[in-house]
Amino acid sequence: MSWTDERVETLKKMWGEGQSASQIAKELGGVTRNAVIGKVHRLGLSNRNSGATAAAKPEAKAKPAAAPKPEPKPRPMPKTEAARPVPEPSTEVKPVAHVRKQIIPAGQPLPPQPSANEISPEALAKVNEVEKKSKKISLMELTERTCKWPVGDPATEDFWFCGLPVQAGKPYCEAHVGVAFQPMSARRDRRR
DNA sequence: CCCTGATTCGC
DNA sequence: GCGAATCAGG
Repeated sequence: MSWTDERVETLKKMWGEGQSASQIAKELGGVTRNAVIGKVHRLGLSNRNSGATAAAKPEAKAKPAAAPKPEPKPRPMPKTEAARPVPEPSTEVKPVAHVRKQIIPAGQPLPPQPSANEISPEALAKVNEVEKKSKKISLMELTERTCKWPVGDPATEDFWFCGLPVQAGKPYCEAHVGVAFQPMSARRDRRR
């Protein structure tokens, strides 16, 4: 498969929507997420925002080209044909001032309103569901990547751990994380 | 282990 | 230009 116009457009679109590289790759087909990421970079639309986790750590190895300059930041010049004295209006992109741009794809109706936050009914409902399909694992079966959310009464046979796969570093699965970490406003006025 | 994106480098 | 391999992180 090659990067046809259409495919590139799909890529741009999806990437712009915040889709992950793997999702895009799956959608396109015939390419891996690596290919997608590579293409994204070559297209120059890598950073979606400022909050990228890892975006700059050029050293540590495999790059002996240690420039004494702390800031080798060659901004891509818009190739102007002639030396036309056309002043660029405001193409300056200062590394400062970064307003968070919240992209809300049309298909995602979830505005997280952190107002009077109770535990969202959503989350609770989700937990209910999850408990249905939980793996019901025992204590000994708990691993680093199994949800450690206890279900039932420990004093009875009716007790197990969720056991669903956790996402990242968290002790619980996605659903249980939702209720495990209470907004703290909810538990606040729950005093006795 | 699952996932994410970033980077490198042979092709 | 491409993308697998690798790296770095959650």
